[in-house]
Amino acid sequence: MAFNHRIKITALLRTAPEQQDITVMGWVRTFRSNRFIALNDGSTISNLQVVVDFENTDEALLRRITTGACLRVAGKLVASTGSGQTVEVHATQIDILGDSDPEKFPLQPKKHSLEFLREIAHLRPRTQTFGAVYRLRNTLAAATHEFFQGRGFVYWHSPIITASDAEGAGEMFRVTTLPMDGTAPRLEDGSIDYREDFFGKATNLTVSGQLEGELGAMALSEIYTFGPTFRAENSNTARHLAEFWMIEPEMAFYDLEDNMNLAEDYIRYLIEAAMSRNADDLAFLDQRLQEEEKALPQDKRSDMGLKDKLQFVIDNKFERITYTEAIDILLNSTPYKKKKFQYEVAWGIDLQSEHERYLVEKHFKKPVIVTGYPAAIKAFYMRMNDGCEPGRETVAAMDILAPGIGEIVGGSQREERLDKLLARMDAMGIPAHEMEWFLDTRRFGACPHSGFGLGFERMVQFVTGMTNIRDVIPFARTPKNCEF
RNA sequence: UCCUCCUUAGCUCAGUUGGUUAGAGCAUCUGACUGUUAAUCAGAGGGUCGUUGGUUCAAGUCCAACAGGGGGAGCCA
Repeated sequence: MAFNHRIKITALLRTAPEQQDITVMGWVRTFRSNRFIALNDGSTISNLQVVVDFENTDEALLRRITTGACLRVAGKLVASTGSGQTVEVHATQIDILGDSDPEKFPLQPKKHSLEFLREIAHLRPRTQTFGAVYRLRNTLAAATHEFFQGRGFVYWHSPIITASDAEGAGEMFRVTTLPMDGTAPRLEDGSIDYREDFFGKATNLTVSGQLEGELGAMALSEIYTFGPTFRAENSNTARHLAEFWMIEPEMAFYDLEDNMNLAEDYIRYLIEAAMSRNADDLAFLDQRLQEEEKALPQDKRSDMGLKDKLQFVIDNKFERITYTEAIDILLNSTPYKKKKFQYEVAWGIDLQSEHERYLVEKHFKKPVIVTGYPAAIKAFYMRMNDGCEPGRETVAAMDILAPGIGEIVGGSQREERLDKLLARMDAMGIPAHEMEWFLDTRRFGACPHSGFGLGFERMVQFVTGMTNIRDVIPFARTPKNCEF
């Protein structure tokens, strides 16, 4: 007989109690008064209250009902006489599927710090906070596919291993089967002979699927990638991971404005999905944030709760400004005039975190799309804007900046004109001869096209309100940390 | 990688100008109680004060290096 004939707790809690016989399975959160088990199976943030007739239950069994233990409970679904829940299960049979030694199980029915839970990332999904975060992460992933599939985009698998080191998005992890003990084959000049390596050349983990994505768009019109990305940057911040997930749509026949419209619609779709499907998870995270903020001084608290913030993003168009306008706003800002900015503000600089935060969190107080960055600070594949005054060349780039997160989307219209692209690669020292396959898209049937990359974990951060990116991915990979 | 702060019981933290046996709450264990909601009440156990070295009659406390973590920055999504 099959083992899994249970009802999930999320379904059970929406069932009218009629003394019906049910079976549930899950993990014990607390066991109160020798009578009340709070049972959770991860299907919802809510626990099921299981009531034990302890006077007629073997004492040895009762002792094994401890925080963390896994149970199968058969019983009757009844209306609860207590005040914390509407239904409960009166147990007729309890089986311990897995014991949990209370002396050793690190999770207790109390508040734990996120830092501590990070060290036990293998167990933190069993907490309310991380259960909610991971269910929301799932909703955003599913909604991503729905959104693009609904618009006829093709899910495109760009490679994880790449021989291209011209992507220019950061330090890369080397992929090799050559020995690391100094016995690897070498060329006459002493350098490693990668012709002997697995792929016959030096290879790395991808830092972006974009260039291969463009190849797909040049045939299938609209594609998106959704996969892991790897960057070997020594970044130790609350918004960087060495392994993260990125969604990269790439569209033929889109100019920059089409691109922005798509990105904005996509983000709004994700937020609506989260709010309609995970309302109770968001309510819990909202309340959790409010309690956390009570400990902060008044001026550090946010003016909006989590759900209000998300609703606000749905209801209001993103602000769209050019880079030049952004610089003007910064030059006229109070912190600039009071010399509060650590970094210089002038046309041509890259916007620093403090500048982005001022624009998004102080000036506009909503997501902002900045377009038309100076060509000198942006990637080679971005389309040069026509008619720029000399020395002020800009590209058709767009970054979406979100409150509390920073850059959540980076995109552009791509340079489809071969001569301009080659000139740009030459100026930036990108070896064109290694990228003939990419340049072929400009040689054979080029067209205006655009795309962007959205950092999935940053999106999860924005929706959940989690302030550290290490808390929105099950197992974070960061410099000096590859546990689990 | 840089700046800054932190590291004391399983967890969260207190520990005075360096001074005798390092404390609390929660958790755990024992007992009581039993319609609880992080149950309650009484009692008990639990510490190489991150590591190494130094200063000192004396170091949890001062100094240095290292390790780990937080916050901020750079790089970026």
